[in-house]
Amino acid sequence: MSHSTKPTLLDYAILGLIREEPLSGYEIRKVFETTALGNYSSSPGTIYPALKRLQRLQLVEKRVQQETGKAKVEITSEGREHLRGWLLRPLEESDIEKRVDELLLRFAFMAPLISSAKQISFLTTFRDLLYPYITALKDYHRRTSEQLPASGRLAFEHGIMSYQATLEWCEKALQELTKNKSS
Amino acid sequence: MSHSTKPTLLDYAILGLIREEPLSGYEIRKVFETTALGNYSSSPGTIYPALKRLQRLQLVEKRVQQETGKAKVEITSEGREHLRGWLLRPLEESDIEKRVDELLLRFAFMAPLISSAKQISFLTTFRDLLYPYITALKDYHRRTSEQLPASGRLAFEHGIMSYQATLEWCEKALQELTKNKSS
DNA sequence: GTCGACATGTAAATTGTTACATGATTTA
DNA sequence: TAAATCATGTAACAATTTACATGTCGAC
Repeated sequence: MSHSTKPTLLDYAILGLIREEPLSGYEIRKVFETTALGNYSSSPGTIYPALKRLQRLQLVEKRVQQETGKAKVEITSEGREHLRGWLLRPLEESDIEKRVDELLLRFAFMAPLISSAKQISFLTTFRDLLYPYITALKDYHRRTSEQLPASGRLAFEHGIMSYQATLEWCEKALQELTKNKSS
Repeated sequence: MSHSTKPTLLDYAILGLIREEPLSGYEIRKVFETTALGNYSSSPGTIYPALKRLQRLQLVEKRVQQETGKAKVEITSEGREHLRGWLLRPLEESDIEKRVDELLLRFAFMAPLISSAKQISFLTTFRDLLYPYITALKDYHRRTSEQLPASGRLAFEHGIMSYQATLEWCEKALQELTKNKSS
């Protein structure tokens, strides 16, 4: 196969963004430049090839809007399905180690598409995977910190604290979601 | 220029690692596979080209150790200088937004090379840059959270909490360093 | 009428991933 | 002696960054 078949994280960010409403390439760039999605690149050399990729995968299509007469990128029904599948993909241990960013991006896009029960189960699994992972990190720290120079040890402790912050965020988000569910 | 002149983050991770003692390519891979530096790739297709790059930049060289008779990668004096320059590079605002990982890697390698006074000033600047950045994030949150779906808002709050954890880590690390300095 | 924002792209270079290839050495 | 580990690489491909190219449109 000469072409990739799997969207990148950036592709999903675009997909989740235009799910709400069709946007032009330029508008997508501006969103990535100015909003909370700003950790993704907004440069033309990133966005336009990504849009091509998504078109090739038939997850989006370019269509002239009847109201405005301007060409915008729309999500296809296949794109919607794919996005939904990505949002609902079961969590794995390896996601915790390497892809927390992806989990957060997935969660960010869940609200209008996924039931609040499923959002809660996502967070519950997230938390349940984080807990033993943090324990293992602390274990590793206990075993190896004596061999490390002070700054190395401290830097490692930053890693632990980051994961702990994510865990606390999970708990907090769970509280909010369960509260709103019962109200 | 056909070849890059600037080392990548991975290059610096290798440089900081072999500063202590020369290692073979394979040993470097194992360290990246099994230790706290494990967030960097350990695959041969990453490490060996990186070593080539570092050799081309004359920051490392391959030398047969007289004791063992085995070839290991050593840091050159130019490499030491370059590493030191990287560690001491002044912090910028853009580092906070996009390159916290790099700052942490830099700090991790400081202990044996950089005076504790300079480590403290690194952390102080880090903290002083984090503080207004977090304030700006909270401001942005206050202004825009009403327009976001619940999960989007929560995901953004994770970002804030992450930075806050980094800030708390700064304070904690500063306390430890200043305590040890006076003892 | 010119400056800045709107708008869409391409090209080159770089980096990293995955998979493959190859051979030596150690261990069960 | 067979399997695992040590050890070093290359090739194909994918993705991103930076820089360039080009043209429209509205405001001042």
